[in-house]
Amino acid sequence: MEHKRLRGTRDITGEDSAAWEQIIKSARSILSVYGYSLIITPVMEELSLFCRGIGEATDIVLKEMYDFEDKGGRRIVLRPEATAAVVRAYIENTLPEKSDLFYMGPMFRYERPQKGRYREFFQIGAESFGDNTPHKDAEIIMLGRDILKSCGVKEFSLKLNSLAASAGYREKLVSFLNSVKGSLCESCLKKLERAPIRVLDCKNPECKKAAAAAPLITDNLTPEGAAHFDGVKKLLKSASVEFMEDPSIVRGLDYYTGAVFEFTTELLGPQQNTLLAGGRYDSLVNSLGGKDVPATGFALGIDRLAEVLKVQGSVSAPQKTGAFIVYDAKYRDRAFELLQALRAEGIKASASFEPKSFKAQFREADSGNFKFALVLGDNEIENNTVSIKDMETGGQQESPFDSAAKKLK
RNA sequence: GUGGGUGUAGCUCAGUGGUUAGAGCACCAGGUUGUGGCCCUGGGGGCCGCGGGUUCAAUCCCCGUCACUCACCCCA
Repeated sequence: MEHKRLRGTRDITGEDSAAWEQIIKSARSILSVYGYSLIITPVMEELSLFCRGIGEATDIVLKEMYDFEDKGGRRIVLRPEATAAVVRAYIENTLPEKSDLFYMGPMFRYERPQKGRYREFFQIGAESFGDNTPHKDAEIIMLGRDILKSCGVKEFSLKLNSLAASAGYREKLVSFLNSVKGSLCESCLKKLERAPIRVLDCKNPECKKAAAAAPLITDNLTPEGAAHFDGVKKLLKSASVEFMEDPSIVRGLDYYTGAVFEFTTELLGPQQNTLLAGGRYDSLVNSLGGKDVPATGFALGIDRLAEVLKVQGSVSAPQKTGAFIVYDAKYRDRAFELLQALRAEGIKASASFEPKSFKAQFREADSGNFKFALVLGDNEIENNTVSIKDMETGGQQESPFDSAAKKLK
């Protein structure tokens, strides 16, 4: 094969594209019910936006960026996530301080691809600016839950944590981790230097054991952070949203400052199980040069969600709709005319222009999921009619040519 | 970036150091001179991933490379 798709990218076809359509359609409808409006930002941004936005010490910035220099010598990056970009757009366009936005589109991370993880992957996300009440956090979480539900995900759970650590927490944690240094894995020792909190979500059993007695961030929240977190939990409880507190939810990006959450599923195996995740980031707008505006949001991975729907077998089968015209080759122009009449009525209609046997044309009508086959042969032309065959029941009746399109409407 | 597995038809996969490399599904045609799905018959399709080596002879053995895949790391 002469040309192949790039590593870690995919072509979405067939059953996949059906799942995607289902997801995008459901998500948009829920987002609109919640009053969020679409924002589209460029796929490319300045490299420095993400270095500052996501955090210099994160893996994304350290080793996963798709960056390059353009012909003008600018340092460019294909966005690895959208939050920093949406914040940039929010500032640059001086959007209303209170803005509820959503986006969808491709993100890029230079990683080794594996199940449920790609170099180009698609996210749908929501970001809410200018509201620091626990109600907004609860809303964002419920929005995420409703999207997963309406897409048809049957089993998922919600994990919650807060990263509103008080001033002394980092030192406290570091000194504890130093005391158990001997039983930490190599990568945790590195994390100890640059992002000690991420030691808490290491999956290595030894590290887990060692970190089990670590001071919990939820015991060391700022007073405001603790009150806010309690508020979120209360709201979720009274809305009957089930969740589990999980102190190991620390997120891979540095900008989170408050309640964080992950919706996970077991359906894709123990890895790559996060479907939708996000949290509060109250200082990002300011640190990217905007006003001191609080914000919270989430992103969901369409690729993974589509995979879940396929595993569950809940990708709905294509519905039979529209009409396929089956005709004797002599009457191709007449068939062409009929096509236009159908389309003018808004009816999905198609035909094969290459001369083919009736049998082959009917097969095409069948595999193309058309509800009706409209037959134009000698008899119909002689009587100025068209035969309408219902492809599901097999029943067939004749109708005057001119009113056929209206009849199917 | 590290480690394992796999590369044969559009897809899923058999197979053998030695003639024209197979199956199922899909596709196309015929069985039905104007009717799909089921059935029957036939047909088209393959640099056996790429490069090198061993050999009289390699799809098969060896080395390299690329790709896919699974896992680690990390994440959606």
